[in-house]
Amino acid sequence: MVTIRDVAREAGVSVASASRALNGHDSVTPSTRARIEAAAKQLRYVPHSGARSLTSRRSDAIGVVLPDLFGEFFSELIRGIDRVAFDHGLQLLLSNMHGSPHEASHAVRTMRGRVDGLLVMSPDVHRDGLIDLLGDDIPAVLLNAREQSERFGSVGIDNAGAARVMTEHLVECGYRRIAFVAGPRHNRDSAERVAGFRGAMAALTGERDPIVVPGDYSESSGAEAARLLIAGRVAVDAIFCANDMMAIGCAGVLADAGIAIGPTIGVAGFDDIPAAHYVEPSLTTMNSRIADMGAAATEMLIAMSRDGMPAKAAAPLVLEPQLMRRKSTQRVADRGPAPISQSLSTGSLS
Amino acid sequence: MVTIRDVAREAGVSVASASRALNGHDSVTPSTRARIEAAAKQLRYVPHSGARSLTSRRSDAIGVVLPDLFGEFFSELIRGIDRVAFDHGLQLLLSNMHGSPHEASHAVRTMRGRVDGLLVMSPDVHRDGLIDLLGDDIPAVLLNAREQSERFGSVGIDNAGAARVMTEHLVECGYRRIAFVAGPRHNRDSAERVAGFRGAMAALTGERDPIVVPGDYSESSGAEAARLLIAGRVAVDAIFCANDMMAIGCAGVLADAGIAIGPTIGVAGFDDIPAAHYVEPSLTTMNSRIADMGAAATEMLIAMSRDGMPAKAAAPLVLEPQLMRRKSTQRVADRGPAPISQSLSTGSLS
DNA sequence: TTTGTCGATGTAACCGGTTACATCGTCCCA
DNA sequence: TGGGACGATGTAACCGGTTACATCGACAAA
Repeated sequence: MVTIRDVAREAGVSVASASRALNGHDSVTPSTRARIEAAAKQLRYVPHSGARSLTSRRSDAIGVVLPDLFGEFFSELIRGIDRVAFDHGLQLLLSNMHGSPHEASHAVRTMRGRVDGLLVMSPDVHRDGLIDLLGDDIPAVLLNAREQSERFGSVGIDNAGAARVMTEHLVECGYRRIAFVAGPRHNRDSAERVAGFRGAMAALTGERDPIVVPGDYSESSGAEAARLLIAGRVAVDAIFCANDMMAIGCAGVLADAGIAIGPTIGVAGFDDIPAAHYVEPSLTTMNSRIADMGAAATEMLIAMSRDGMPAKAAAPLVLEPQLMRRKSTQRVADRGPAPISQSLSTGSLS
Repeated sequence: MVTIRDVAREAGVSVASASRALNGHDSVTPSTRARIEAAAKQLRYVPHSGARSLTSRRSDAIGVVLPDLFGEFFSELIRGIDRVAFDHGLQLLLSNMHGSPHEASHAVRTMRGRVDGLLVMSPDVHRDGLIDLLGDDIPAVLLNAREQSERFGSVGIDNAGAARVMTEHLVECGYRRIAFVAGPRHNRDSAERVAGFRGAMAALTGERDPIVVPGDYSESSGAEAARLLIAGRVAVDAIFCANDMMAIGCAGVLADAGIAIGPTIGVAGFDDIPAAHYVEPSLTTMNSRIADMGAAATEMLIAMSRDGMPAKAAAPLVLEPQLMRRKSTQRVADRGPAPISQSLSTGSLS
């Protein structure tokens, strides 16, 4: 392994000069700089970032701690984080806490000294004991955690507001008897969505106690909810699910039962995962702007560490999801795009 | 920032003893060990991993360099990598080279000293100049790159074999005039899939020059290919696309044209992205076992670094994708699952 | 009692960088 | 011509750990 001392020896200078030249300081003669750079290139010198971060107090990396790596949500989030981090020349150190508080604390511990800041998404920072672990010496931004601390930044989405928007949309479409399929019992996102739904129903239809069916965010629990409603002969004309996967499961069961999705029963989801586009009929849902959330959180983290320590958190940021109107809440079926060309039904194919 | 010296002072011992106690060495009296651990806990000591890696020559992290962070493929790959890395207590340092050789080399450089090994997925290691950058001092495994070097490990999937399997499936289903929609021109995966398809067609149907339509892996290019075939009144009874997104675009256009997918024209994809499940009709495709690939590559990397340096690469590993039979290649339409219960069509809903 | 052994603990060098401070040479001005 | 200023370069301390080696004390054997 070639070190900066090797480079200095090769170039016939001291390590200090080598360091200065390689870091672009200006108090180096052009000629010695050239000699040093030539030596570095010839020896294929690459600085050891661990050693560098020891003195410079910076690692140019940020840590990302996630509860799990569930597919599309995860990749969208990372995409947003990467967009900003990349622009600032930051590396991403990823950690999956697998939903376990113990793993979470392990993850945070092992990140000390290798990251300049932390992006943490934890279902429950308090319960997980993370709040103590995240010392004052490193800035942190919490994702999707309603947390009122000045020690941390916080970025989340307005679940209640978004649920209200969707409920308004359903009512506007003419649906009145709307049921909600909730997520896991202790999930805060789900609870907020339920609350937003309830509030909007009371305000818009006067219904103070709308039907709320339990679920767990899985496709099968959405299907189960639909079966439950069907078997119970519950009078509903729309089903609003706390996430898209449940909506897809729900719609599948309804379709199998011969119920027209849209005209007879409206179905809505939440998150706007890619599959929402592709199901038939396409699913009306709220776009959670996951990538934007990741990007905004990263911006906030960078701003915090720039302001010096102890970092003072910026005001919590709350993003508003966007309504994506699609076919699953269209009362009048439209026939989709007109045939592309006259040659379509010529039968020349096959 | 509390260091091990603070802990040592607090416990009234030397730094050496503190280090030994905290690392579980056995030459420490139970009582002093207890004192040290108490002091560490009280001071909330967390070791500085950068400093540690400087002497111990290990960072307990692996670097992952990807050409891009495209949605589902990416998250599947990471999931597989994480599974194995987590079991071995390794962190993941992620880098997106955004398809640029310059970024790629930057990524590899900044990873030196912070990772024990590298997982690199690069469209073309040679063109990108990565081959020189990946020194002998750090083990590396290349993903999906046909590379015959003993310096690196390599894990990929058998594109040609998988295309052959799919072609056989189509022929078995009774399709004869099969067209292929290719991926980007210089994409090796796509080229291998085309080759596998051609070989199988020659062997199974005697067709030496089957139709191959150009595409670029995007949904719209799949749609374009379908329009081309329709407009040209080309006689085909099945379309095999080099990836799922194109197959979905393709199927969309066919469906809009009133063509029954499955009975009239079979459609097949490649990759088995989640959406392949959800489109209607569901898409027959090859499951690329992306997560398995990530896991296998990580296993290989760990094995390489355990064997000591200079690492000798294990034999290249080639995974066989699996055929996923779904409705888009079913000649006889089946009606899906029977209605769930008798209450389905009672009309009590809505 | 002396000596040797062994286990617990301490001292200090080292990992590979960065940087405060010292040093040296040059040039300018009195 | 001498002294001060300044710019280029070198020396060495330091960042926070780990660990080889030294030291120390207790205990057993001679």
